[in-house]
Amino acid sequence: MTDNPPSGIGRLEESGSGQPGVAASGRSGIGRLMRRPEFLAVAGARRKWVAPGLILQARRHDERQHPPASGPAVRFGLTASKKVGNAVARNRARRRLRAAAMELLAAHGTPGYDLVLIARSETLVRGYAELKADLAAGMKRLGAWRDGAVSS
RNA sequence: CCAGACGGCCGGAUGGUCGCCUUUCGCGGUGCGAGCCGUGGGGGGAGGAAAGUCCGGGCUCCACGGAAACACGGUGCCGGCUAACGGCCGGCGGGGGCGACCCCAGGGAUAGUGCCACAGAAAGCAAACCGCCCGCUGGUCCGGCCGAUAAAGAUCGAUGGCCGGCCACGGGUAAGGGUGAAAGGGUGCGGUAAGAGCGCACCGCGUCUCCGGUAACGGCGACGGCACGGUAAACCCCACCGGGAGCAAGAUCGAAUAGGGGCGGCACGGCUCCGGCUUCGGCCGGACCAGCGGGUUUCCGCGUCGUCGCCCGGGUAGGUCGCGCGAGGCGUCCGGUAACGGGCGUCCCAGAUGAAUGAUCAUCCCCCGUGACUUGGCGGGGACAGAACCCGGCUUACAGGCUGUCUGGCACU
Repeated sequence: MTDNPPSGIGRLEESGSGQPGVAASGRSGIGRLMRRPEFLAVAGARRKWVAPGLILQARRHDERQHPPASGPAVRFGLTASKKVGNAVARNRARRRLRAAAMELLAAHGTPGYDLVLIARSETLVRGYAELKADLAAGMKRLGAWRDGAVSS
């Protein structure tokens, strides 16, 4: 649909270099991972952080994984398996993780990363502040943390 | 007031901050345009079970001559309601409860076949283990009495008679005992050798007439005389219902890549020969020579691949539709005991797809604990559970609460 002749396929080597390009790209939105291959790609990166409230997986964009050039800079996905509980419990865990992720990624998300948040049974009862702290620690550990909270 | 029976309803509330899905209306930018991007406002956004996926439908595709039949599956008192149902309502029959009320897989056992364990004499066609009764039957048996053989007494033995017992045999009986879930009706009186529907009364059962009821069924009466045991949730018979699969149904658009077909351009040797077709322009197939590539000659391969552009068709990822105006909600009136039906008014009210409907904070409400001792404080908790095409039911789960009708008690007037 959007593939116009001009840009065509010249594409995206640029994103490899990254950081300065962020401002250049102009798009700093937060996107969601929707498809199974995207989740598998993040899991395949083998960069994982386990916290009481959640498990965090991260993956940098690179040449082979080609997010749409015009797409959001940071993307995340949510997973809650049956170990968490019944459907009500899974939904609640997902929603809490999503709320925390939206809050932190807007301020501290490093462009060029895909993150996957996996719910645990502890996700349901952990305090919200602690949950955010778990996520922040994981992001720092995996290098997806950005300090200056200057979003446009 | 206490205890209980049956229904109906709710299923945390309010407010900040930050967000999501959908719909609609503006503004700005961009584009020829459909639209896209940004931004702002309004509307809507999980359940009574959304669950289990157990029935019944709508809808879609497949199959099929309308259909019928067999097999298989389901349902099963009667009447009504409903689009339909295994659902609901109202009755009937049976069982339970002082009662309100509750429970019931409730067609057919003279259509047929099978089965009835253990126990017991015997389990379906009648029979008889113990017992009771009768006997012009029998006994080397026991007791009593009489009389004789030998005159009296005693004892023993033989023989005969009478009575009784016991045993056997023959017959009568099914009252009683005993076994069992069930034993050929039950209770009472009469009757009898003992007994027995043998006779009688009542109950039960069966048949018939009449009456009430749409019907299931109920009632009165007469007759029969025990003949028809139970099990159909064993097969079976009868009546009725059912074509199959399911929104991952189905429809539609369709990228990249690979591949198929067609047209055109570029490129592309022959006054040669043979065969076929011809609209006589040529076209197709083959041979030969020339050519190109490899290679030292012989020789081998190519001889049209290619390339560019456009079009057609299949199909994958993916997108869109299906998809919410409906057996719809609410209110009211009318008919009906009710389920339900009808009229009028009014409303538009979730549509996600790694899946929106939320996160967080505060206050209040309700429980529990604690220290306190009657404001308040501190800590913890608030069920079952998340739409996935839709609708009608059933079943199962559920903290707490509100409310109506009725029943049985107690107290008071």
